[in-house]
Amino acid sequence: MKYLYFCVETNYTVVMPKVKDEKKVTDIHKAAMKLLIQTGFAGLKMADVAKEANIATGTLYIYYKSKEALVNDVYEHTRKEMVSVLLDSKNAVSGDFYKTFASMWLSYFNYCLRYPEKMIFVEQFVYSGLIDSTIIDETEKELKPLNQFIEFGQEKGIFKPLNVELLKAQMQGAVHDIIKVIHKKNIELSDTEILQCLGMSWDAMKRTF
Amino acid sequence: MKYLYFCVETNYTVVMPKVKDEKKVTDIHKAAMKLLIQTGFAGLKMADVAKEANIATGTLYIYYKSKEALVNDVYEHTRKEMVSVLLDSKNAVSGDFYKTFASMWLSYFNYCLRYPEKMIFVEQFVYSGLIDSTIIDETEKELKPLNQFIEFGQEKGIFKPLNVELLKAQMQGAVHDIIKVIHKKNIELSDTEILQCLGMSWDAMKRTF
Amino acid sequence: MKYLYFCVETNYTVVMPKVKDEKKVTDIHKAAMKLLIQTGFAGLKMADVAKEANIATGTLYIYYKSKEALVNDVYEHTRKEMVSVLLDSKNAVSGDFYKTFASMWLSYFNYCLRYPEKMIFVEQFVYSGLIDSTIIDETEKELKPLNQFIEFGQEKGIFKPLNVELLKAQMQGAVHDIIKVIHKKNIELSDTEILQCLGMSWDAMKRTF
Amino acid sequence: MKYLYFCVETNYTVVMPKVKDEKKVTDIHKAAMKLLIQTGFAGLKMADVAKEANIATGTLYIYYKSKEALVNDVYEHTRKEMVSVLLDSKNAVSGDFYKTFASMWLSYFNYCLRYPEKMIFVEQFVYSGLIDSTIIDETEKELKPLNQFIEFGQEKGIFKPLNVELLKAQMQGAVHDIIKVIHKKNIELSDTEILQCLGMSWDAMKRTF
DNA sequence: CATGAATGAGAGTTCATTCAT
DNA sequence: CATGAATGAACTCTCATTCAT
Repeated sequence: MKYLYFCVETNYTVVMPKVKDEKKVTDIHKAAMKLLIQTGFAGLKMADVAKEANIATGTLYIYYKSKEALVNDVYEHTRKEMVSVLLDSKNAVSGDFYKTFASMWLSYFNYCLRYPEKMIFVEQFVYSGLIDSTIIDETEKELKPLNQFIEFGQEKGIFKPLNVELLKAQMQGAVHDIIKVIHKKNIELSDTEILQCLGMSWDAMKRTF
Repeated sequence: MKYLYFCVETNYTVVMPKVKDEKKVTDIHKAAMKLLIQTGFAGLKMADVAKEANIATGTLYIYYKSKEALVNDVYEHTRKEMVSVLLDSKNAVSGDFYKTFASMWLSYFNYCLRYPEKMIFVEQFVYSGLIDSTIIDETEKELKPLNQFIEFGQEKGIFKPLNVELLKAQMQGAVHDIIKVIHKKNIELSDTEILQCLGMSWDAMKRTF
Repeated sequence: MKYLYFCVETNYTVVMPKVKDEKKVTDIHKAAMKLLIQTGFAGLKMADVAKEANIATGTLYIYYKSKEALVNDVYEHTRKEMVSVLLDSKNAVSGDFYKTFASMWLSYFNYCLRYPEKMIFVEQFVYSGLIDSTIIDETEKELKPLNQFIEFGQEKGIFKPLNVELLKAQMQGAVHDIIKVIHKKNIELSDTEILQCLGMSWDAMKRTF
Repeated sequence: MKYLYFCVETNYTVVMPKVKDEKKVTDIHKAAMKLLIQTGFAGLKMADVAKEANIATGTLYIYYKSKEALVNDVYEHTRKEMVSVLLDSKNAVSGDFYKTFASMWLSYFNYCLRYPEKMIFVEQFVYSGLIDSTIIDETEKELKPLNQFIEFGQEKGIFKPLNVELLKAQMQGAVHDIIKVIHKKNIELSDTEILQCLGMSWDAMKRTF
């Protein structure tokens, strides 16, 4: 292993043409995200992204063919992360529907609590007019397991028999706005309060008629 | 002398100098809103706003000293409208807490359903970094009656005993995302379905423990 | 007299078409001059001139067909004033060449001391590229008596036998820069010092070879 | 390893990134000066400067952050040149006060004769309202040797015992206006005439009382 | 691959001038 | 004549993108 690593290192540095630097991509992502939050789409300048990522402006265009492509990629990357958090297999508690729901909800809630910028960014971007339509379709596809889970709940008579999209929106919208208000007003949530928020989502979705 | 004065006065009144046109403000608002929805903040061009409002670019700057001022004013105006819809006195059904809640919720929901652009615009703008901080404080103040209503519900043991901000966020966030999904996927809601959405909000907030 | 004044007043206000208001011209001149000094040509805005003169922008264009025409007129007016100060018949002391020179020099110096803005304005305007060429010729013509005076001094062997334009420039240039330095550094000149400045000009022009 | 490092280093040095071009600064200066003379401050357009300097408008803003900064720098540069001409050590003729004065005066006069545009530009700019106040102070400081020279002449009883600023103004003002009249009227000066002008300045300053 | 100076189309804004009132 | 809102050409400045090094 050590030997191989060394070989690669030598190759990389001296002899072979340098391949696209994966670390740079990460740096650019971080930089772009940070500035996107601070300034919004309107204010994002490629020169600033480059400076924040400690590279030259020209270098940005080696990795992304345009500003739009860059922002789309940051979006795509962040969105994927959020989906994977939501659908993490660790959340699945076999045989216990409520526990699975709760685990999923808490995963998502805690992720948003920790990275509110990412959540806000993703939410805003959807309506920014900059998004690539193919990405929307993909999101749809990837979120199918969530739909199936909710439909399962409906079949079992646990969830309200409504259009699944409405149920999803109810859940996600509530989470998003709660995170936003927490973020905006610097509210500190105790574990109990988080569970109460979970309670609200559960009650909202639970069949009562 | 008096007579002469009167004549002059009359003349003066008839030949009145051109006055700033109130209709123009409305036209500009409409134009700006329309384009804001289509293009987002990044793409809003003053020249386009002017063209859409059928005035010259220079005229815009008679009414607003900058692009930022214009967008802020459109925001301010729209936000005020939304608050007034929510707190419309017609919604108050004396002696019936649920009916009052339902009426308020439906007013707001229907307004958002009818003008989803306005809702999306207001939501986005809060996190655009272009907003004037004084406006935020004012919103806070104007929404106090809503807080008092929710607190009243909590005192009566109807609503969950949580931080009021969390309850508000739960309700508004759900509404917003439901509207967004309806808008995005061109879903048609029947009256029954709207009432079911109201049901979700009510259940979410209703005390269950 | 009183009667006439009254008639005019009545006419003016009510019946007859208003003639161009002479006072307005003065107000505009004053306003334009004041701003010209403060901001230079680059910064002079017609709207500001109007505001300073307490009239509407449109009114300016009743009195002057363009910005250039206005500035030219202000220049023309001021220049005429300066020439008349220099060639005031009161300065002529018959039979005494030095006294006449001294009187002329002091008139001009004191005028510039009192209205440094006017002096600076006139000086700058000559090289602003905005000046009407006909005005230059006229200045030339009006200053002929000064030329004749200097030529007379040369014929009498009092002044140096140089190109008259050089002698004039020597005298005026010195006065202008002395005034400017006084103005810029807030220097207070005693009567003695003023006479010493006069002495410098006299010595410069006096034949010494 | 060392060898490889050396190779890389060499590569790096050969493929140097583009560096800010010193020649461009000169080109911009020349262009700006030329247009400044032709059009005055009012008419100077950045687009024209760029065209005249054979660069893109945007490039101007790499070198200067604003139009004002550009004009200030041109002024600063020209002013420095004028001061260095005046105080050129070659002018100092040890032990001969008159020769030193004459040499200095002629240097300055000939410089102004050759570059009347620069002289006019500097003179105008001082009263343009665009000048940076720090630059004025610096001029003051740099001209101290001239003050000391004049004061020396006063102590020796050669120059009139007047405020130094007045003497300086007398000398410079006369030079400036003589140059201006020569320029304006296309007068050709013989060497003799130049010396006669020098004579006027000397006589003006020489003690006679 | 990396750099960052150079580019120039295009954005926001100004302001001399006009014209309906 | 007087007004000042309206106009739009023209200006300054920005910034995504390119390209010589």
